[in-house]
Amino acid sequence: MFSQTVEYALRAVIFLADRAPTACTTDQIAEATRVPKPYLSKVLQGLVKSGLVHTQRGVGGGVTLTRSPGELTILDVVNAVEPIQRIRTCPLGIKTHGVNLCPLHHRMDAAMATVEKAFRDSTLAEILAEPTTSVPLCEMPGRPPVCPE
Amino acid sequence: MFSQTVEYALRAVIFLADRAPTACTTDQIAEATRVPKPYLSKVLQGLVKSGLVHTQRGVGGGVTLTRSPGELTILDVVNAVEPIQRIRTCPLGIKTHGVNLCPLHHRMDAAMATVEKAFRDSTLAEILAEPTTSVPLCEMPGRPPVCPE
DNA sequence: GACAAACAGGACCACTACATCCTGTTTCAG
DNA sequence: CTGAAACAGGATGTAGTGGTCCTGTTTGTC
Repeated sequence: MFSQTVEYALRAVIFLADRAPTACTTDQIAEATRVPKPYLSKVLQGLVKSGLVHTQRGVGGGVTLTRSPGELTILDVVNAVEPIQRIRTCPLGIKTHGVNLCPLHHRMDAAMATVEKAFRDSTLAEILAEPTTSVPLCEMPGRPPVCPE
Repeated sequence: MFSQTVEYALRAVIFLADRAPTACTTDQIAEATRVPKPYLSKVLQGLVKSGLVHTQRGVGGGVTLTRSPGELTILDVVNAVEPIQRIRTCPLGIKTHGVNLCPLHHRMDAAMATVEKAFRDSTLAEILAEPTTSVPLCEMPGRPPVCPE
């Protein structure tokens, strides 16, 4: 339901949030998040264009968030990469007067609305702060290399 | 967030539910739902393989639902075409012991779970029966040709 | 200034989604 | 049996996504 690119972008941003405000290189992010380096580079370029991250070339450079993890939500990231498409007019192309969708599309849009809301209510800071239940979580960095295999 | 094919399948199935138990030809469905005929044909073939609809060749043939509209949910249709992918193991490929996802993926999966639930709770019959608020709804057939333009 | 670190960006490739077209095959009516 | 109605299925085309590679360009250090 979400594209691979969205998944990659989220991993990268979470990693950056954990390291913030230290800059990280693409190589570091790629290794930690297990995203293919060359493609991650493209994804990050997209995030730069969207203004979510800032990059600095040259020795000692790297990628940093432009906002604090507490001010960045999952939705911000998702929308930067592949905006959640709400259904605002009838997809059949019929003149639905205004916002009135048929019951089918109304339900579909409602579903997307709940996703949108859930994502808007999750900041990166919250995700990192979550009392990570039991098991070692997904190689969330910060805690030194967990989960060898 | 949902593919075009899912959208097409839903339109077709809603149309069939409205006409049930009468068989409809691909041409009829295509015209009413505004889906390109040749592609709709492929989509319907998929629904046949999934067992959601039945087709009959020859004069007087066409497409019919295999279950009653009250026993068919949006989720059935979506899953037949492009199954909702729940996140069951860590996408990073790390050995997450059992079902324990990191906070990020837990949230993403929760979002998909709400969509899944919303879709499972909507039968085609409910959609057709909905007291269609105000404006003429999206060319929902049954009521003769609405929405000229 | 030279060099290495690091991102930028274009070219390219494989695969899938969406879409069309054409040729079967089944089935009913006359 | 003939013919038209209707679905089945393969071949093909196009665009977008995921992914790689190579060549810049920027920048800090010595």
